[in-house]
Amino acid sequence: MNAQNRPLSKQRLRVWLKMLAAQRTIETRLRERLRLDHDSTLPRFDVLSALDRYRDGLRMSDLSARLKVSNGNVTGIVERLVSEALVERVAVDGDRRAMRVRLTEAGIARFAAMAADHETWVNEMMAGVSATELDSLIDLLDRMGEHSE
Amino acid sequence: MNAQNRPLSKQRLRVWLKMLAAQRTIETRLRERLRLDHDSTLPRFDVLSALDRYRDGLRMSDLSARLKVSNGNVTGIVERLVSEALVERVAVDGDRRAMRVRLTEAGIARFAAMAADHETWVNEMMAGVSATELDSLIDLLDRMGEHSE
DNA sequence: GCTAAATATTTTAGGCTTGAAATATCTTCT
DNA sequence: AGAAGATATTTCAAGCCTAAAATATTTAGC
Repeated sequence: MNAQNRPLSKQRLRVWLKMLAAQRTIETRLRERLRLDHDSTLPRFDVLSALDRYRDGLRMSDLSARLKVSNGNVTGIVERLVSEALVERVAVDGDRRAMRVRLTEAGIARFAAMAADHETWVNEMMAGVSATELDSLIDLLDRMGEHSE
Repeated sequence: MNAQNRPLSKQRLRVWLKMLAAQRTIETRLRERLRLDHDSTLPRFDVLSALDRYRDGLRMSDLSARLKVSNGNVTGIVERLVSEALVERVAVDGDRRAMRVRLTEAGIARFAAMAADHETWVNEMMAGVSATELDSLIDLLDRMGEHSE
């Protein structure tokens, strides 16, 4: 690491820490509202959200890949969602190892209500960011973490 | 929410989801390297990092405020760091409720090694982001989550 | 000085998360 | 067909995390 490079390196570190802080602030708020207004949690919302996009259902492994969390983790969250009757497990024919998980009717309705509020909350917290900034952010975020091999 | 506003709202949501994804990718990588190379974890690193900036130590409540995590959470992490002899608890005189936590000599050395690697890793993963972009990002992140009251 | 409210911290119960080991099933190769 | 390896999922142990209750101490108001 040369002298030229050092300030840039510190700057990147600073951005990373600020991202972390901003994220934590927003997540804390979302978690709280989800708990109070919908008696639910962020991880459950994330699973419901993925399943809402794929109404035919997803396999456990697809879910964990899509959410970037471990397999065992998804098992636990889905278990709770099943006990709340928001999702159901369906056998995959031709492969008795696999399980497809999909929203129930109740799950679809429940998610719709949560998603509407969620969008409002996120929107409020990002009110200070302009459309132009959003565009460049999208671009930038795609490049970030690229070299995490 | 009017028609004018709707695409912007969706765009904000999209940015939020992308931030989440980028963050998760980077954190996964940092967590893994910290575990393999330093036999430690991200939360412990965060606590050590805060204490490194305040060599006289911080109170438990200062720590949890600074890291934006709950009090009980900090109690547990500090407990493990104490058992690893990286930090120590000191009585605060004039207030027998409070505890000051600070790095030990071992903790200072250990953190220095971790921090150097950590900076390198973050730098690698953000290699694709220019200095100009970093500047505007800092500015933007300060505004984000502002309205989370 | 006493009491009530506030503050600092820990404890507790429950949920989230990971990495690794265990199970069950499928595929491939001989 | 049978064995070996790959794949899908669950289980497990340990740590992280939160909100709420409990404990201990300090401060403020009478």
